[in-house]
Amino acid sequence: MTHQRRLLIQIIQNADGHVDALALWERARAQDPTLNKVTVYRTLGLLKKHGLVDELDLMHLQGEKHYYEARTIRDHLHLACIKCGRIQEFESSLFEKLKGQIERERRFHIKVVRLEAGGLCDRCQG
Amino acid sequence: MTHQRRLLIQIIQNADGHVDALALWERARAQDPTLNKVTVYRTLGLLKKHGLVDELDLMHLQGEKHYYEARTIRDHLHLACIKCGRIQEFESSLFEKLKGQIERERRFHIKVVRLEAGGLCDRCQG
DNA sequence: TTACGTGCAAAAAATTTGCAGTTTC
DNA sequence: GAAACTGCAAATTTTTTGCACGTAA
Repeated sequence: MTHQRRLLIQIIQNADGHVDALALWERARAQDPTLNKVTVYRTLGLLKKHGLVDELDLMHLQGEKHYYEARTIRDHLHLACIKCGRIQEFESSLFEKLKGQIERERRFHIKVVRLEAGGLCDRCQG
Repeated sequence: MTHQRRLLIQIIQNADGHVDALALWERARAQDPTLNKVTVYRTLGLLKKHGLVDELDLMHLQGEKHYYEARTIRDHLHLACIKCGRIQEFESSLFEKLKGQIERERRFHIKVVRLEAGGLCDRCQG
């Protein structure tokens, strides 16, 4: 556990929204200007592998980058408005049931699940 | 509607699995060697925008590329085995219910949904 | 014919790799 | 002290852009 990792993890945990790799790098550099971009990618890879962060596309509303968030206890899904760009999160017991159904009917052991929807949010309709 | 587009659309429609942009290009070039990679990307962008194809990550099991599939009448979700790489598809009325719940409770008008899970398939457990 | 699509070349964006040196435990 | 981690530079992979020419309707 190096101080670089500690810093990156702390930033992801405390981030309110979703950060992409370069945004994470920017924020980390504010506190440790020597921290390298490569370290960001390597750390993200590690955290992903250990299930501590989840990776999202958020419908690629701006470019092909990925977004990251600290994993929460309960899975949630993401709604990306293609008009205003707002990202909403949504928790649902139906989602939990659906996961259960997959595990049972396919005998598939889920490690990561990612549900993203793109469309128009309530503010952007009509 | 150019013959390049017609060809690309036909390949995606008839593809059994999921193709990435370069695989699509390879297959297209077999029939039209002058067809350019850029045209593939541009056509995919168009088809995506019009909701004719869906874009997937499939857990980025091999690299950061995207995979594409022709949109079907009923949405389905994707299960990617992180051990053997097998991709399974799964349809569920719970999935449909969940989408309904999102549209109702958030007044979110869904245009695209993408549900991907990573984990261990039945063959790869134990 | 005219707006739209394509190819080509080049660039941009996102991510990975090799290696030598430096930390962590 | 050994194993693991980092920075640096350079490479790879994936996708986008500018522009002149060509083609479908």
